Amino acid sequence: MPEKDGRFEAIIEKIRAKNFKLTPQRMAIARVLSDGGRHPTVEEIHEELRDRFPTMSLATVYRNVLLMKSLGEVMEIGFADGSNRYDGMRPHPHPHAICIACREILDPELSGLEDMSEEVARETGFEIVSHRVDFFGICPKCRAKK
Amino acid sequence: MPEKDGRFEAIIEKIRAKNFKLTPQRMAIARVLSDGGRHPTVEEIHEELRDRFPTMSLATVYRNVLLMKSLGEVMEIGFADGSNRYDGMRPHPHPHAICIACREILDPELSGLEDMSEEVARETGFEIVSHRVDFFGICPKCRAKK
DNA sequence: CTGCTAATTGATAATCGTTATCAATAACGG
DNA sequence: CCGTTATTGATAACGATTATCAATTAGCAG
Repeated sequence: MPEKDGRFEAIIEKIRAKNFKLTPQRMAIARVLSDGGRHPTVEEIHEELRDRFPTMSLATVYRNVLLMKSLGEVMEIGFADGSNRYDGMRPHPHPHAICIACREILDPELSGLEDMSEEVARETGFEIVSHRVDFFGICPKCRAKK
Repeated sequence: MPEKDGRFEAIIEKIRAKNFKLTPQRMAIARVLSDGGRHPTVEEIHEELRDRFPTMSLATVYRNVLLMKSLGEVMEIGFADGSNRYDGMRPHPHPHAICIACREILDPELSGLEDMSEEVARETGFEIVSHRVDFFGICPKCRAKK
């Protein structure tokens, strides 16, 4: 169960601090979400936990993802086609590289986003509070398949 | 009816070139979408044309937006909450500044996106084909209201 | 201008992801 | 161990979008 840094512990601690209860389902969902590098859908989380929680409802996954999102411990990566994905490893906005073939999502380290944000603020007069930066393309694996 | 450059004409020409028929509804939708600076929803387009086409179905708006999107003449700006918006003025990816209070969308001119795209390609090995860059914040008007 | 044919329209049902509802269950403090 | 209250599971409701289908109409040939 490879969670990096203490993301799982951080999520659990936040839940405890806000006096929400620690159910086995909730903890299992937190563990999947804190599992590094993944960006699972709600369906995938549900599927992944089916073995251990055969009766767990899809609604429970939705509810807990929403809870952790509202606690600021999970970030939603929403798409217009409804294929929303979730990230409990890095709950703050960061750029993505998304393969349009296999839907894999990487988190590249990118410089210059701060500058760009300031440039937008200067030009528009907006007070920027967040951003969403996605680059779409073909990953090396899918390019090899062509 | 302030359409800039020849966006309306370009959309109509593309439709004609692909042997789709030019119905009054289709042309009216193209005109709204080519109206500069706006980023209307399907509902807003439907509402806006209610006076001139009282019987026009919402399905017709959806169908024609989809058609123009597939012809590459209209760009979709999709959000996870389902509030999708459309832009017939600039059918190619470009950054947005989005007010989280009034939902206004501006199109700032931004430098450095090319470089950033190359940086992603270098770091991930992806072949980047498109992007989506949104900055969320509070516009000057809404900040004044606080 | 007239009539033909296939695309388009309008009305509405179906779909899909997500949220709400509610009775049954379980966490947690006493 | 008990009681209170949040949480769960099952399912209905919801909203945006898409599919369906009969009626209409654009575009074209004569």
